[in-house]
Amino acid sequence: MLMNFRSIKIDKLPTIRRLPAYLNILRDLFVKGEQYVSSSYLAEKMFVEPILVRKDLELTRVAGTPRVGYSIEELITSIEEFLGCSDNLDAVLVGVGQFGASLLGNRGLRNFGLRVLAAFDEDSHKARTLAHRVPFFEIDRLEELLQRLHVTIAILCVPSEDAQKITDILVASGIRGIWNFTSENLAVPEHVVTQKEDLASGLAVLCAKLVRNRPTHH
Amino acid sequence: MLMNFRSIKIDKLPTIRRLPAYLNILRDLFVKGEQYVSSSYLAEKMFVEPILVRKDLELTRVAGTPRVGYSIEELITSIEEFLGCSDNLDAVLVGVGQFGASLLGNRGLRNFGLRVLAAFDEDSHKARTLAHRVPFFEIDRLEELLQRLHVTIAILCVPSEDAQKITDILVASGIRGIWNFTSENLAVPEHVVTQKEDLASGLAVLCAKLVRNRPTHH
DNA sequence: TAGATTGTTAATCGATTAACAATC
DNA sequence: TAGATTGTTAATCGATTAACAATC
Repeated sequence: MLMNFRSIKIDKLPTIRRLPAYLNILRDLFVKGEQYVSSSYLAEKMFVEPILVRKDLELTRVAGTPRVGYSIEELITSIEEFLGCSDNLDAVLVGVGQFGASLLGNRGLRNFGLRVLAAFDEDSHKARTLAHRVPFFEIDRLEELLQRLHVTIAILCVPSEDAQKITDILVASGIRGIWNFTSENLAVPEHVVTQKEDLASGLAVLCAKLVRNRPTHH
Repeated sequence: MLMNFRSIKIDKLPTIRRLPAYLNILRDLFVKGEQYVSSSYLAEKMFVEPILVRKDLELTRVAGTPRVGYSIEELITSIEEFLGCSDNLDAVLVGVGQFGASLLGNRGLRNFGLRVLAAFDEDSHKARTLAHRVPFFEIDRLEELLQRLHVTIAILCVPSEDAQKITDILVASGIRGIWNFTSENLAVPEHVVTQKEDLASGLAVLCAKLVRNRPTHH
């Protein structure tokens, strides 16, 4: 029943990936009482070129003022809106292993507006959600409770073997987006999107940088 | 003393990011006793086009055979070698919060060859490393022990406020690569590389896909 | 006014995709 | 031989960078 579709193409993906980092910096400045920021300041913080910052900020449609910079408040609002921070970031967590549980306490994600309304796993992992005050349920009740919760996003942190089985349940229960921390490539119908995170790919990049940065290497 | 440098440019970064996923698939096939694999098979598993797979595999320098495909064993060996899986993946973990601790049990990373030789934090977090049998030390001893361990990689999972301070210690102790899970952009000298992971950027991409995949949206 | 910073337009660079010849 | 699959070469696409005019 479920088919594989090529994942949808997103325009300006690299820019979108950088937006949360801009948001962090901008919020810091806002808290400090700053009103305007230049592309060169943001560039220095982000370790990129100012022109790239200006191109990125184009996406927010906020117009800067020559000699002054960009309004920090406008940028924050616009980025938050663009990313949908405030709305639609209600999620459930499926799979409360040590990794899954750690997401519940992640400051970066909370700052971004992610709210985990419920966590599901076998009962033995219940304790892990207590500290974060997230309601815990047996995984058997996933389908039943999803019907009631009106949640769009599921964070998938189950063992890889169970990933597709749980995905099928999530899809059947009306989930629209799956944030996939398993090492499986999930098959989902067209109206559902997935985003796979792969820690090993980051490690691969680190290794590549290490090799290419060795003093003996050129 | 420490300066900011533009992060070094890595050739074929997207390909390098995909290599760990290829490796997973190839190892599965190897365990099943398969000997050859076609680009179209890998493409289907990876949700990409076969031509992209062939281009990616060019990097391994493994030659395929028309009508037959690529030798699975050769590909595995070559990718492992390319990524430096077997060697140089000894690391220390600094910051044993729930997230940091969860990395100790991550199967994907262990499959990739990452070995955490020691973990550092305040004593209250000692318990978290026990289950994973990783030696735990007070963070005061970081500098002293790094001199002895001959480790190239540090995994940084401390609170963002402490990130730069700990980084300076790591750099002074001879660390060559820092895998940065904090939300700080670290300043390091030229002979040290960093790789920053940002969970929020993955969530931003998921949100973008959700918005662009809404039935009402076009 | 002079000078700093934005924003536009064009150039470059690199990744992906396409077409098809080579090969087993 | 016929046909499937690799590998090469070229085309396309998109992201980054550069140059500089516009603007406050």
